[in-house]
Order: sequence, then C-alpha cells, then structure tokens
Amino acid sequence: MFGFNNISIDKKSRFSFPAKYRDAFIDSNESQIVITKDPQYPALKVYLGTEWVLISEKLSSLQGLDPVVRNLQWTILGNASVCDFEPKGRMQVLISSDLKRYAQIEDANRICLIGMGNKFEIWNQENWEQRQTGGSLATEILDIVLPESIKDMSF
Amino acid sequence: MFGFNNISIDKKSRFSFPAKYRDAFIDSNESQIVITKDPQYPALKVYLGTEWVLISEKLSSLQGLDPVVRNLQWTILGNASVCDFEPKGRMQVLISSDLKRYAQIEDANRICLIGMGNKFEIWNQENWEQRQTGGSLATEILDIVLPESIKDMSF
DNA sequence: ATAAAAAAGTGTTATAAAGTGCGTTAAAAG
DNA sequence: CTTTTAACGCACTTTATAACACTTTTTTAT
Repeated sequence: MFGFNNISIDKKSRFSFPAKYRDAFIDSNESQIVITKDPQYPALKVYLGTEWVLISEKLSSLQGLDPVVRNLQWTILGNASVCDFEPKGRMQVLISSDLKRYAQIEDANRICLIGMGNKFEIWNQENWEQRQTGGSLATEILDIVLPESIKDMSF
Repeated sequence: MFGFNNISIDKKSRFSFPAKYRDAFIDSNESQIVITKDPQYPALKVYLGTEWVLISEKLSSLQGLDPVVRNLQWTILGNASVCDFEPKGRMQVLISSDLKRYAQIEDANRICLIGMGNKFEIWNQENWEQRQTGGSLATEILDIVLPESIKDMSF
C-alpha cells in the first residue's frame, strides 16, 4: 500500500480509499480503520485495524508516569478514531472535526492520502507540497529526547 | 475505547458516554464505572468496573510504608467513586463535586473525555488544550523517582 | 423532633445536529 | 465503446443535549 493520492472529502467529512488498495484490505481481512494524530506534524496517521491492535497495546502498556510517554499516549491513543470498514463496499471513512482541525483540512474538499506501506498519512495539500519541496512547517510538535522504552517503536 | 470527545455535562453533573463505546461496554459486561483522581495532573481517571478490580487490588496490596506508594494509594483508592452503570441504557455517570473541583470542571458545561484504551481521562477543556500544545500546567503533582514496586504498573 | 424548604439525584421526552446508506451522475481507465 | 471508479446529492437513522417532571436526601426553622 504505497503511493500518493489526491482525493475528495465530502460535505459530511468522509473520504473513500482508492480502489487499487481494495485487494490488500481484503487479503488482510480488515474490518476497521483507525485514524489518529501524527505526533510530529500537522497530519493524520491511518492504520489498518490489525496493525492498530499491535501499536496501541504496546503503547498503552508503557509506564504512563513518564511524562514523555504520557504525551505520546495522549496524542496517539487519545485521539484515535476507530471506524468500521468494509473492504468489499465503498471503503468510506469519516474524519472527525477535531482531526480535521489538527491536520488543517477543516475547509478542504481535497486531501492527500499517502500510502506508506503498512499505514497511510493524510495531509493538507499545501503542507504536503511544502514538505516535498524541502520547506519546513511552522509546527513541528515533538522535539524532545525520547526515553529508552519507546526508542524501538515506530508509529 | 480510544479517542477524544468534547461532551456536555448537565446541571446535575452528569455526562453520558458517546454511543460509539456502547458495544465495548456490553462485550465486557460492565455494570460499574469508577472515577478517581489522576495522581499527576488535575484530571480524572475513569475505569471500567472489571479493570478497577485489577488495579485496586494490585495497588492496595503494595507496601504502604513507602511514602510514594502510600500517596498513590491515597490519591487513587481514597478518591474512587463507584457508579452503577447500564451499558444498554443511557450510559450516564455522575461526577461528585470533590472530583469536579479537583479536575477544575466545577462550573464547566463541557468536558473532554479521552479514551485511552482500557480507561478514560476527563479534563477541563483549557487544561487539555494547553497540554496538547506543549504548554505545561502549574500542577504536575507527582514528579519523583518511582519505587520498583510500581514501575510495572500502568494506571 | 417535626415539618417545610431546599438541594441533590433520577428518569423521560423532544428536537436539532451529526452520521450513515444508497442511488445517480460524472469522470477516468481499459 | 464498455466497464470501473470517484464524486455528489438526498433521504433516512442515530445521537447528543436541553428542558422538564418527579423522587429522595439533606438542611433549616420552629
């Protein structure tokens, strides 16, 4: 599941996955999609349900009394939106207004959906272009030393 | 049970869980909800009854002569408020005035309910936003070296 | 101590907003 | 030209919340 897609988002804040990914979803028997905040950029992460189980279980098992860990738990777990998903149907997914605001796509009727292998990212069109041309965004949120416990995790 | 929810709290200090969590509550056969203080932040922890049994039993079994442990026991166990809860009904829960004061939501008519997997957190809206945008709150209550006995616990 | 008043808690209903499902049209691909 | 895919529009369903009525508990005054 790779590649760049510029897709529409309807009045009710739904987008649908491009048909080219359908077989991959069917193969891994997905019935849920999880969208959450990217901890570093004003963008969203989109996980397959099966992948989400692994990530969320690992992250929530970490010691929350460590403030850095706690922050990541808040960002990733605390903003996750779980959607039912039918790979054989329209493959539509709703984006909550909070997540839209975070990714700066509140008023957009097009977004960028980028396939990154086992996950996707959703970007505001201008932000994505700026990133690609080497420009830096105003908001790079997580700029801190990571504790050992999460150094081996990839989100 | 993940994700951010900005929900209303009525004049009588009740809130109701968003409907999207209903199935999870029904599946794990919940009949009680426990609300207590967060030991580090001016926020509340919300546990499912089944989860609370595990946490409270483990925490109360720890050696109370250690002042850090003792403090956690006081905070978490000593402020717990158990509510009857019907997953098939309105899923309403009352917040006591003590807990409201602690979380700085005494006069609020909206709160943030954050799903963190096996538990929820309740935050005052401004505090939550400040936390998310990297701002630090005046009160980080527990900022000390943890004893071995609780390093493997996650609250 | 008792009655009245106030406060706290419980439950119901109505309505606007949010979310879902599906058919149709438009566009792109083969 | 035919088939598939993407986008749009509309109708229906579900959900959230405010308003109201009623019960129980607590407080106050006599």
